[in-house]
Parts: sequence; C-alpha cells; structure tokens
Amino acid sequence: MKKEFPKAFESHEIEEKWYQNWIESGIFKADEKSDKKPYSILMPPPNVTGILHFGHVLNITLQDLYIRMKRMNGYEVCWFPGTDHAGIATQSKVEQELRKEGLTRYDLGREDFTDKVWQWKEKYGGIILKQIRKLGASCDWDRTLFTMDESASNAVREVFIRLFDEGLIYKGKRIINWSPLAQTALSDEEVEFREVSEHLYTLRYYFPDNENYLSVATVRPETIFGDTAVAVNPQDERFVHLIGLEVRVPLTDRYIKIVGDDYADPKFGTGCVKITPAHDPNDFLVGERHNLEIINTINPDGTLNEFTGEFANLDRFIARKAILKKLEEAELVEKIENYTHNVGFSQRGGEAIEPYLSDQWFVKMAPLASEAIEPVLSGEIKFHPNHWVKTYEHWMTNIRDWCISRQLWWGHRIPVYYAPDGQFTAARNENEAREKLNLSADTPLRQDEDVLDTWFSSWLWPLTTTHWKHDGEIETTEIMNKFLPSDLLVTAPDIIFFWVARMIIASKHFKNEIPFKDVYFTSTIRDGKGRKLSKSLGNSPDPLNIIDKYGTDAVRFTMLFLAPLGQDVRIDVDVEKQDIPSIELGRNFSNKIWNAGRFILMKLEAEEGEIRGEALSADELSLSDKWILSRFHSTVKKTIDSLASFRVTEYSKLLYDFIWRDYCDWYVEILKVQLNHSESVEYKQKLIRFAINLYEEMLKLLHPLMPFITEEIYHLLDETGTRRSISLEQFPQTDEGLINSEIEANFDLAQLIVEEIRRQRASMNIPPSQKLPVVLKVKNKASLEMFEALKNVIASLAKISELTIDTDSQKPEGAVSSVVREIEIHISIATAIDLDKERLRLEKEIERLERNINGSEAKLKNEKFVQNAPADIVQYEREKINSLKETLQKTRENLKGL
RNA sequence: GGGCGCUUAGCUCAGCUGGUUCAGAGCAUCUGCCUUACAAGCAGAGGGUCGGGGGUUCGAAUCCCUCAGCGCCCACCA
Repeated sequence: MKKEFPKAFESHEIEEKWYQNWIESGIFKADEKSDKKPYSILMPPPNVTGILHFGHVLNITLQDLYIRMKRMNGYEVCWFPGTDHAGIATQSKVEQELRKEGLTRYDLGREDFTDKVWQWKEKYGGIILKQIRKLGASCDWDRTLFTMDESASNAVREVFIRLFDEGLIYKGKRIINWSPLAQTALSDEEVEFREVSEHLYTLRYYFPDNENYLSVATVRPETIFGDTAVAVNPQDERFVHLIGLEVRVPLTDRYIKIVGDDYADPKFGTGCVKITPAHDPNDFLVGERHNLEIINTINPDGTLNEFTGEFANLDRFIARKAILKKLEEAELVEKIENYTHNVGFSQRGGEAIEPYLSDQWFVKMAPLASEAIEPVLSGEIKFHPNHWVKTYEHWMTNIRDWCISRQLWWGHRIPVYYAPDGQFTAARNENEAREKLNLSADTPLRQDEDVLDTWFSSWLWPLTTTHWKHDGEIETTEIMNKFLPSDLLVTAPDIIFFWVARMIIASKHFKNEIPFKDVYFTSTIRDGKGRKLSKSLGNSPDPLNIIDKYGTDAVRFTMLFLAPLGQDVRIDVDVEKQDIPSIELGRNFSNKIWNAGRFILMKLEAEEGEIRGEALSADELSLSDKWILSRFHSTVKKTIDSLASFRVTEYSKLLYDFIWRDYCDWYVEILKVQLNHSESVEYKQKLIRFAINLYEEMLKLLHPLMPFITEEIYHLLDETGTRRSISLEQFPQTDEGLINSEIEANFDLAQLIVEEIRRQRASMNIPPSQKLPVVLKVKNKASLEMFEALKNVIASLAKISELTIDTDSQKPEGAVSSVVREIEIHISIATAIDLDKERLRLEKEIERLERNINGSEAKLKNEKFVQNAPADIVQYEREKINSLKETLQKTRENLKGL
C-alpha cells in the first residue's frame, strides 16, 4: 500500500505525531536489567521555574544526538531527566504572587508557605520539561526526578549527616555574601564582580583635640557607624607614631583606636583605612587580629539599622547620599575623587551584595576536592574541549569552603537539631538526634531554620537519579550498577564550579566512583552584537516561536551546524519578529531531504515498482552508483569518527555536504540520466531501489540529529505499515570494501569536466535549453573507457547535444577550447567566438599554469625537499608537474589555433 | 595580578596530528535559468598578502616566540 508523499514537509503535525508515538511505544524507556551495553546521560536539571532558552536547545540537541546514536548502535540507553527546585528563584516567584494579594511569606508561616510553593510547582513546574519534549528529547520520562522528591531529599539528608559526622560540615560566624533582595546568604560562586564607577571619599577622623585629624579614604561612607578602628601600616613612617591613639568617627562621639596592620597599603589613598569588621571581609580579619569590636549597622534588607541614628531604615545607597551631605555640612569631607573598582552583585537578583556577618553552615572543601582532581588530570574523566582541565585544576587546588545555608523556606531543611542547652547535631530525626546527644526522650529539640543551597542537592544528581539512598538505606541499586558512571555530561562551562566539579567531588566521596566519563562544554549563544542571549537583556526570541516557524529538526540542525565545540557562536536575532533568519539553513536542508525522497518515490511509481524488492547487485552497479556508494561509506567513516571525538559541527557538515552536494546535486541528476537511458523496467526498478536503500541509510545517519523528518520519511517508505521506528534501526556502519578512492578520483575528474563546460556556457550566456556538441580528447585508453562509461551522464549534466570522446580527435572549427588535467574540451558554439575574449581567457589560464609549474619545479629542484619530504608527496609533485606541463602545452596550442 | 580562548571572503564561521594543480561553507552581492523533486531551488561569477612581526622546517592558515586587538574565567584593592 503506497502512501502519498506530500508536496511539502509540514513540521507541526509530524513532530506532534511522532513524539506521541515514541512515547506510547516506549522506545525511550531504559531497562536496567538488560544485557545490552549501557549508555547513559544525566540531563542537567533545569530550574522548575525555568522556561526554554537557546542554551537548552543546544544542550538538549547534543544529548539527544548521542542518546539516539547510541540507541541505534544497540546500547541500552538511558537519559535521566529532571528538574531542580531552584531555591531562591522559586521562592521569590511565589512571594511575588503573594505580594499581589498584599501578603508576605511571614503572614502564611513556614508550613503554609511551602505548601503554597508545592502547589505552584505542581501547576507550573512542568513547563520546562514539556518544552524540552518539543525538541524531540528522547529521555526516559518515567525516571524524571525533582531535586525535592522524597528519594532525592533522603540522599541530601544522608549526605549532610555524613559530612557533619566526618567533621566536614561546620557552623561558623563569618562574613558571607548577603543578598538583601532574597535576604539570604549566597555562595562565592553566586556572586559576580563587575567594574563600577563610584567615588573615593576622603573623610576627616578628628583627634580628641578637635584640631588635628586623620584623613581616611573610603568608598562606603555609610558604613562609618560600624567603624571600630583605623588601620595604618606599621612600616609607614608618617603614621607609626600614631598607633594606639584614638580618633573620632565622623558624625559621632565614638572614639576608635588607631591600629598598626599590614593590611593598610601606604600607597593607597591616604594610607589610613577605616576598619569595619562587620561589613568587609578584610576588615573582619583585621578585627580578629586586633580583637576589635564588631558593630553591625545594616539590616538584612539592606537598610541601615538603629546604630546609625537618624539614618536608620534608609536604604544603604540612599543613606550614603544623606550621610555624605551631613558630612559635607560638618566639613568632614576632605576630597572626593572618581574611583573605579569591582563590586560584587548577586548573579540571580542583580543587586549589590552586602558582605555580612552571620552564622552560616559551611562545607570544608579542601579534603573533598583533593580526591576529585586526579580523575580529571588522569583523563579518566575527559573534558571537551580539553582546556577546561586547567581551569578545573586551578579552582580545585585553591578551593574555598562552601557556604551551604540559605535563609529561605523553600529547599531541604538543614537536618540539625538543637537541644535547649545549645548543643546540636545532625540527624535523620529528632530521636536519632537525642540519641546522638545523649538526651532523654522528652527533651524538646529545635530544628535549624535554614535550608540548603540548591546545589547541595544538584551535586548528588548522579547518585539520586540512580536511587542511591532513596529510602535512606540502600547504598547500591541495580540502576546504579547499570548506569553509573554515566557516559556523557553536556553542560555550559559557566557551571563548571557550581555543578560539574561538585558532582565529581560527591560521587568520588560517597561512592568512590566517577559520575561521568566525558564532559562536553557547550557554546554560548550570542546575538549579532556578541551579547549572550538572555531574558533580562531582552535579546532572545522564544525558541518555541522559532521552532514553530522552522520546525524542530531545522532548529536542531542549524544550532549544531553553527555551534562548534566550546566556542561562542554569534547569530543575528530579531526579537521583534521573533526570528532567527539563519535557521533557514536547517529548514532548507529539511526541504532538500524531503524533496529528494519525494522524487525517488515518484520515479519508482512511474515504473510501477514496489519499494521493497530486489535492488541492483554489486556487479550491476554503474561507475556512478559505485561512486555514490563509496562517497556514502567515506562519509559514514568520517561521521563515526567525528562523533566519537565530539566534533559535532563536523558531523553536521559532513551530512550536509553528502546529502546536498553528492546525493542531490550529482547522484539524483545521474539517476535521471540512467533511467532515461534504459528500456528495462526491471533494471530501472532495481536501480531506484538501490537509490532508495542508500537514501534510507542516509536517513539513519541523520536521524540522531533530525529525528522527526527522518522518522516520517522512514514510514513513508514503508509499504507494509509494519515498521516501528527508525530509532530502532542499526546506525550505519562503515564498509571499507565499498570505499574506492580510485573511483572517487575518476569521478572527481568527470565533475571537473562537467563544471568546465558549464563555466564556458555560462560565460557565453548560453541558456540550458540550448544543447551544444562537445568533443573530449582524453589521454589514454583507460581514461577513454572511464569517460565512455560516464558518457551519458556527462552529456546530460553539461547539456551536450552530441558528445564525442576519443584519444585523437581533432578540434572542430569554431569551437571554444579548454584543457582540464590534460583532457581537451572543445565546445562547438553556434555563434561566432569572441576572439579577443577567448584569447584573454586562454592567456590567463596559461599564466596560471605557468605559475603552478614554476612553483612545483622550484620544489623539485630543492634537494632538501626531495630528500626530506615523504616519498608519496614527492611522487605526487612529479606527476602534478607532468600533468600541468601537458595541460599547458595543449592550452598553448589552443591559443595558437585561434 | 593569574589563567584560558579568539583574530581566515562584506557578515557568521570550517580548516583534526604541517604537504595533494582548492584556503572552503552558509548568508549577502552579481549573472543566467520556472531544466517534468525542491525558486526554501538549479547553474555560474566576484571577493581573502589566513591580525602584525620574527622563528622552526625542504614546506606554515596549521608548530614556537613576540606584539596588537577582542572576549571569557578566577583572584582582589579601603
């Protein structure tokens, strides 16, 4: 039963249809009990609050490419999907909604609030995963994990307790990065430094005599109320005699002492620095050294507190201006200079980070990191591109402790329990805590209020996806035995510290296993101006709109075609029109593939043949058939090689070139010729089947990258309606026996001849409809045979009315002549030749040949070249020069003959 | 300050371990084509001293050094 091959490829219904079908037929499902070799990928879990962006598109496409390729190669393939609870982002989203009702989370209380977040998550949390389905992702959705699922939470708790018991988690009062917006601590990784133009204010700190003063430079005058010392360098002769004296904090009656500390840089500012231990990490250290008082003058929301008197409750930046005004009025400002320096901002909220003194939980990283460096340095885990290894090593060897507590409600609550007397421990529940603390069963306990950093669950992703400790007990599962270590991790380089490094640490520490074998760092997608595509910049169209316009396959193909390994990629985007015009590349390619298939089927129908049946056998193949077969297997070989070394752009280019150039431009045209020159229906059917079989192999090669169109055509080629999915077919293998470099070389020559004739015709503006007689004079008998075999093909492709091929033919009267690799081409044109133009062309050609000959001769005259270069290169050069000379001589004759 | 990467046609980029009458592709430009799969197409053309300089080599876009410009990451200065 033949199916109709529609005129155009309609991506929408087809994508919908096949995705549904794949899900229903369960081909994405993995079986840990299978005997097949495993292949697995852990999807980097997107934020539940997230929506699809182009980073995902590239990332998911790459993962799906490898997953599908391996599936076709017969592996038991498992792609683990999931989402991340994204503490701050999710909590603030729900708080935003509450604010619309005039409520805060405190109005609801902790329990009701988290209930509300769960409700929000159930309702909106799946959006990103649905969008990922649009990309054709062949994940095992049954295994979707959320980082706050009970099984994952059990693992998180277990890990906290273990690290606590090992002494690798501790609580400490430290200066941490405080987000006034989210009102929580952040880790160092969540802070990004930006250069900011501000001012450096030189303030007067008066001595008790009210006449003399010390000039102190600061960029943050609003923190003066927290000053507890002024530091000078003990080597600084200008000030050393002042150490131990006191000065008055401007606008206050408070006196602070002058201390000597190396931290003060005599060359910077005035050489005197005010010390505010509560609001600067360096000052904090100075404070520790000199036993200084610590005065916190800032509220958690970034406003000043009661220690600042009249400035209380003003935002820190507004307060700065107000304080400055007051200082100026009191003539306490000596100087204001422009000053550019780096300021930390919250990566998420964008607000300036406040160094803030508070009690927080930390993970001691150095001992953990040490065991995780080796697998990367040894190559047990490979980074692609490799240069990230250095970055990794540097970070790991200079690693700092990780602040893991967050003052949020949404997240994994820290499993630490406090007894009324203040002692505390980490435990699975209160009873266990009492046991550990030797407390009686009725001792009331209080659990720590803080939750854990979201990455504290993400770093366990390799373990939680494979159900480690999912019930709090089980160390090893069947899934884990089968799929851990996973094979490939595809991720953006900006989370190498946040996530990649920490996953390696956690997997090594808790399972003594690497989490993955290869890590592919993706490109950053940028707009035409080089800016990263981002929601906040408003420079990114919605990927779904782009998919809608061009089709998923087109987007997938183009992204890979344009995005080389680890290199940034620039694409022109039109946000207003929601368009990325470059995606036309992929859409046009889809169209090409589609039409090639449609054409071959039309031809088969014209011969009334069935798709399935006998195709040409090896000894029935023409030179052209053998050529395309050879090209195909060469392509397969390179393809396999490219994918194995993660050169995915190369893979996409190989397919593009083979399908478009070799198969469509040349072979399909040749197919027409071969069909036209045969009377045998049987032969024609067999030939078309040969072409279809090859086309189908080509689809298989392409399927991992363009799953929908290949699946659709695969089924259009199914007369019996029994086929399941192209995903279940064997991925093409190289047949070395079919790669024939001699045939490819011969065919190359024929292509050059055809192109030369076309060029001549084009330069004389001869329309394709006007066919001309051509004489080819070839050099020898072997060449003659080869060209005879391709006679019809050449005649047709070069629009030749009558093609004469011989070893000693004469140039016809009034013909335009050229020589390509010793082969003379004479085209008889109907009109008179423009002699001047012709002469010029031949002279230019002679010049070019002479230049090449001179170049080659120079090489061969160089004894060192002949001695040192490999024999085949020298041999090649000799043959080249002979050929060039021959060609030159014939071209000269042509010129003479004009 | 430390590290990494990039610089090839007007634009966006390929070019793997140095050698093949080719420095390539897509887009853009120009010319000619509705050639019975595809105008989302076909056939052709123009356009590059491969960022500058130096070196290694018989031979360099490719390896080394250096300079310049751009970008990213880390550290950090009141």
